[in-house]
Amino acid sequence: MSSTGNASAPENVTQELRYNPAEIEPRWQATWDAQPDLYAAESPACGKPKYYVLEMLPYPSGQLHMGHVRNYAIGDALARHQWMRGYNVLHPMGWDAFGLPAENAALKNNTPPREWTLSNIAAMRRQMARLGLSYDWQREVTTCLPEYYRWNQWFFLKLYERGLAYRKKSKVNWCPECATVLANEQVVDGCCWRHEETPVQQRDLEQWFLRATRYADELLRDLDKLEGWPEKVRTMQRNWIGRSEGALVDFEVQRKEKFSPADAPVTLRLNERMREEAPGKITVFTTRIDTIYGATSLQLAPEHPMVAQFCAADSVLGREVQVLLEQQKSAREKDAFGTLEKIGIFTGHYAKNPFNDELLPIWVANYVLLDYGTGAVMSVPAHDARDYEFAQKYNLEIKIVILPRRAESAHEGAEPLLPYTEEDSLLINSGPFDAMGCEEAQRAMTAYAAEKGFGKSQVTFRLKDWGISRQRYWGTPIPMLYCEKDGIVPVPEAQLPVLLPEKIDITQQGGSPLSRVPAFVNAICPKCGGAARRETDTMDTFVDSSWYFYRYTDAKNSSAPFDSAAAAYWFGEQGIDQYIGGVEHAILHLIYSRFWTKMMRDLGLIKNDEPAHRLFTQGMVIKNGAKMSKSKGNVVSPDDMIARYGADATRMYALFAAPPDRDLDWQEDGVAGISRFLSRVYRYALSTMPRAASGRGQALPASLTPTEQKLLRKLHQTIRRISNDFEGRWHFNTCIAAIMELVNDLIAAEPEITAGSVRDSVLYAATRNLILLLQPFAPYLSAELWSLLGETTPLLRASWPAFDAALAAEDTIGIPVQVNGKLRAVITVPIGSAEELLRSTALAEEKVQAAIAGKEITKVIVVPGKLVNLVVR
RNA sequence: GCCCGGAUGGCGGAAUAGGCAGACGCAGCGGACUUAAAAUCCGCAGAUCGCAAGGUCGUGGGGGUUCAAGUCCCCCUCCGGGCACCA
Repeated sequence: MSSTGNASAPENVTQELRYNPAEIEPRWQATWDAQPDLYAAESPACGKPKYYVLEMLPYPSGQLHMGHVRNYAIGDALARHQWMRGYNVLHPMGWDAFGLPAENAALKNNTPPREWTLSNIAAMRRQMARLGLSYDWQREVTTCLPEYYRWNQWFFLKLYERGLAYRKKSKVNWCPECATVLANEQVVDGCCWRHEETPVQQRDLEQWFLRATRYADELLRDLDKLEGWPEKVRTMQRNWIGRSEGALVDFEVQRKEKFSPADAPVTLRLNERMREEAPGKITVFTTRIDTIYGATSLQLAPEHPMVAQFCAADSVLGREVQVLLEQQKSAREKDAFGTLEKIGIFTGHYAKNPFNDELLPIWVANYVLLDYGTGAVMSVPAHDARDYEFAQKYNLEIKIVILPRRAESAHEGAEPLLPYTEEDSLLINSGPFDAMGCEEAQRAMTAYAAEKGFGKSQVTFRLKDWGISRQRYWGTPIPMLYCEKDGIVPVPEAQLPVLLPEKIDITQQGGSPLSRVPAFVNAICPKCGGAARRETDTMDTFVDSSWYFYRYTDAKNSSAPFDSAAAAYWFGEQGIDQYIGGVEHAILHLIYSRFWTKMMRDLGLIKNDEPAHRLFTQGMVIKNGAKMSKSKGNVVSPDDMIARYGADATRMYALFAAPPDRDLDWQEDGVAGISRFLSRVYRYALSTMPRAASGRGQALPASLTPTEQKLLRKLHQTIRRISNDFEGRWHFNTCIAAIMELVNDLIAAEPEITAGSVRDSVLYAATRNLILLLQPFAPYLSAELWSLLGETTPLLRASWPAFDAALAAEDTIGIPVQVNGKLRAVITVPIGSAEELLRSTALAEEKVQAAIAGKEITKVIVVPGKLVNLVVR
């Protein structure tokens, strides 16, 4: 120490010796914030292969939660890795900024929705920056701004032109809490998806629909192409689309006087007037036309038009049907529809089975759905579980028309246990179709029906058209006008956007808030120049999120939603390279996005058939075994974690605590553990830094000391593990564990390093590669160490470490030796030892000898490189 | 009811192609440093019997295949999720 007292301190005395993320992280964040191009995607001309990694855009609630942190930590690790692998990476972020919470906040705090939303966005953008996420903010998309939502309107006009958007009155799901309509997809267990306690009501309203069913077949078929999607999501979508092949068959309704009342199982109530009319026909949809000879009644949905016709002439029936409808309605609202007891009412009418001219009683049944198939079914009690239950209750005839194939039937010729529904069966009692197999009969009977003109084959879907009208303020105005003279008139493209008025009172309840803004409602008809009324409903916010990821490719375009060439570059043939988000969007967002992509392809905007080639659904973040929620009081705030442990430790823990596809239990002690690990890295790196830095530019020694060899071997084994995981299964938890092992080995070797048995060039290789491996998971600490190492290349542009198989190779291996399958010894042999050497070494082992003493060796299994097992008796 | 997941130490989890179960971390215990504590470092750590050497048992339960099973096959239990009268 200098005796002069005021001599200058050594250069690095201000260098903190303790890992202090609270100092390191904000310093680097400031550096990064000052470089707007840092994470910018390059132009297609850069010549690098492209990689589009996308995380689902959040709703700007104002607060990131741990689920977001996990989602973005996964995406960020991937993006950083791909950058280092030499890809031109597109990694954007945006805001799903329309929606009800902004309106509720406006009511509560008297803040305009736009202001509230934009300030939330600013807050969340700050949180994301603090986490060190590598987003290209120049491409930010905010869906509530006219620059974005005008293109929703533009798409709507294109859809309308093509007949893909239409208006109809329909029974809709109404959430009294939201005071708006919900799509089928937004009804969960009979309740609103946002208000899990609020039962959805049924209302009749005029609504705008998008013809998603036009793409039903393709949406289903292309699921097979999505091999990079979780099978679970594909299955959920398949079920949701619900394609089934079957046939339509017409049954003629007969005049009542053809039968004597005595034939009818229930008292006929038909009045005289009905006798004069020819009531027409009822078309049923069935997937089991092969069982049609077993039909013993027809069942109609209570809302079926024919039922109304019957009721018009029969007030008793009318009242009974009304009761049925009421029951159904209340059951549906309580989500008890599926468990409702089957109730039927005989209408007094009959219909003729066109295959055998049998007369079947027509019933109204509460288990028949109007909006699936034709709203009418033929009832085959013997071969359908529901029909069987119904027939038992009402004592209807049960006719068996299929039997198990003899060869496979345990009870030959015996009657099958009813209801018997197996398709691998043979027909009986079915006229000319007897002895056919079910599938053969289905083909033959459908062909016969078509030939005779009373039926045809038919494919039916469960998927419905997408109702997008919402009676809310904070959404995209639907660009339509209603004119007394010209009816429904689209807003001309040149007049877009239809701007959402800014100053509006949304405190009143009921109806669309926009309908109370005269300046908005009153418009001029573009056709006749007369007065017109504007549509006051806004679009479902799922419209916004159906195509936002295309906007990222050309986010500032003011003359089109995006440039086709830009989209073609980033989407390529197969779409987004990796999409990451929560499984809760498996149906809603992901099916709408697929529909929108196909629609845009048909508009000629894009070439790809699917939005995303690979999809990853991360697990939930839970705490104490339950999903984090305010009501449970188990919410962990990312801000708190960052304040206490830093962003690196917080994100790294989110990746370490569980494989990313599984649920993750948040334990704060675990974050502390990660923080301790980062401290160890920091301390190790600092203590060896001067020597590591001086090793730059030196070739590795031609011959390595044992310690050097050991360290380089571990290093390259780690590189291999982590590289493989990024390519494959994304088990970042084991990647991080591997880095911990490497660091443990490096620290354990410190005495030897200090003693000089590790040369600077080797230290340099170890430190440099350690930083590179750490970078996707802990960008702040990596940046700090990278700069301390004296590197000048931006870390993100440095190459991912190259794996060297020769350095990673072990020269000896421990081989377990078992006796009768039980481990008795582990022998150390040169790698690649032949079978004979393994056998003799194993037998020579003392412990093995003891275990086999006095016994006869009956078999010796030697698996080179794996184990030796001696079977003794 | 149907369709997917899942079940491994006190806890989170590892074991990628049937071959040493419990990597890595958390919590715990013992020790070092300290006047003391925190921090840090070193060590122990599935259960059980044993002073020890060592033995026995052990991946939700039961059966099976195999020299060898957390891993494959059959049956069952429990937990989570999705769908649910879709004709």
